Amino acid sequence: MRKPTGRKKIKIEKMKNQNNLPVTFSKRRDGRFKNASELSTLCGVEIAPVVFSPSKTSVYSIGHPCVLSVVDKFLNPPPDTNSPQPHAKPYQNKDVTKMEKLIETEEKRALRLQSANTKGSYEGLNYFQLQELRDTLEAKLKMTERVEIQQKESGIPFSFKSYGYALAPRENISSTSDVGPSRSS
Amino acid sequence: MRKPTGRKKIKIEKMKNQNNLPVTFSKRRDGRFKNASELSTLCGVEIAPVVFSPSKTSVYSIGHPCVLSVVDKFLNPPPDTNSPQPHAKPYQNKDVTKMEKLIETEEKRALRLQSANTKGSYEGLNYFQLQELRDTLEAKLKMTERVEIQQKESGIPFSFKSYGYALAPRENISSTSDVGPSRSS
DNA sequence: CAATCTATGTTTAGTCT
DNA sequence: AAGACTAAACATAGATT
Repeated sequence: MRKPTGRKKIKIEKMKNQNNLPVTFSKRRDGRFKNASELSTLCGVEIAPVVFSPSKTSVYSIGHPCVLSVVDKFLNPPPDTNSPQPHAKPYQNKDVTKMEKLIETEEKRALRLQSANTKGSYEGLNYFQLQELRDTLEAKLKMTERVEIQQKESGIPFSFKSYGYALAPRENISSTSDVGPSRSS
Repeated sequence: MRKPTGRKKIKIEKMKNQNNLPVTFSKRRDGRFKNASELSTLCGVEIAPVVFSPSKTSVYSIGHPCVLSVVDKFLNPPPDTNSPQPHAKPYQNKDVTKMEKLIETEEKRALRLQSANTKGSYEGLNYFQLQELRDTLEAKLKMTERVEIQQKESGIPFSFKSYGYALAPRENISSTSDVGPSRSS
């Protein structure tokens, strides 16, 4: 004996019924994520919905191609981007600026050193690329160190500029850590 | 004389019709934003959908209470936040700090080396030293190349994997970069 | 192009398992 | 508490203005 009332109209306002809230949240959240995926697929767009749970103890998110890359681009839009709401600024920091300068210097150096082969456009690197490059930097540092020691030992001065200096990335770093019940695809 | 066919069923896949695409994008995007607002109001949750335009020249977003605060919390969750999916702990400050230190170290080294010798030449280096340096240079070039390719193709390098959720079938999306028409509330 | 109009596909509130 | 179910509410594809 059901009582199939069907979908009821509700007022869009903070739910009174705390019992239903989790259910409603879950249903609508899933619906939204599904819809987001569809939009992404249909129109071939990047998308990243992020939503906190009612208790705020967890975060749900999906992202196409992945939340962080979208967020990253959102926070660090390329210069030619249409950006009504200037929001990138708050997420810039001097550290980045400093690094950028260093990299720029290094780039020039590299160009000078290696004729034309390397065209370093490190702009637009996202966090992961940064991470990757940092690893490279570390490796390179070790290498340079080794060379330096070698030279010291053999009494031969290092005669070229630090190309061993690694190609440092530039990037949008801004925050600190990360979160939860995320999904992605 | 209309021909009111009503809503048609469509396949969730990249739209063929490039003429309708902008319209579909717009309609669905609006629908999603509205729905996001409802979810936020009904359940009293923080939410922030972010979506790039098909042309990737702009970004649309809304946020309750505002995009940046949500994104910020997403990137910097309080310690007690539930985090089922290890999401690759990105955006850690220590990364930046580490990076800075590396660069600083390298900077000093560069200065030291530079002042240590005035003329730049490989003369004086022995065979092994030359070989090592050449390897370093090659590695650097390869790295640079890799980064460039990555950026061109997708902008997402990632050695980390995305955890799937499988709400809907997903297809590939090429990305580049972007930003734009944001809203908020 | 953006707004409007159907008619129908899709979501979901409330209920029951 | 997580799923199934029903039918009304809601979203929206395609046509038209």
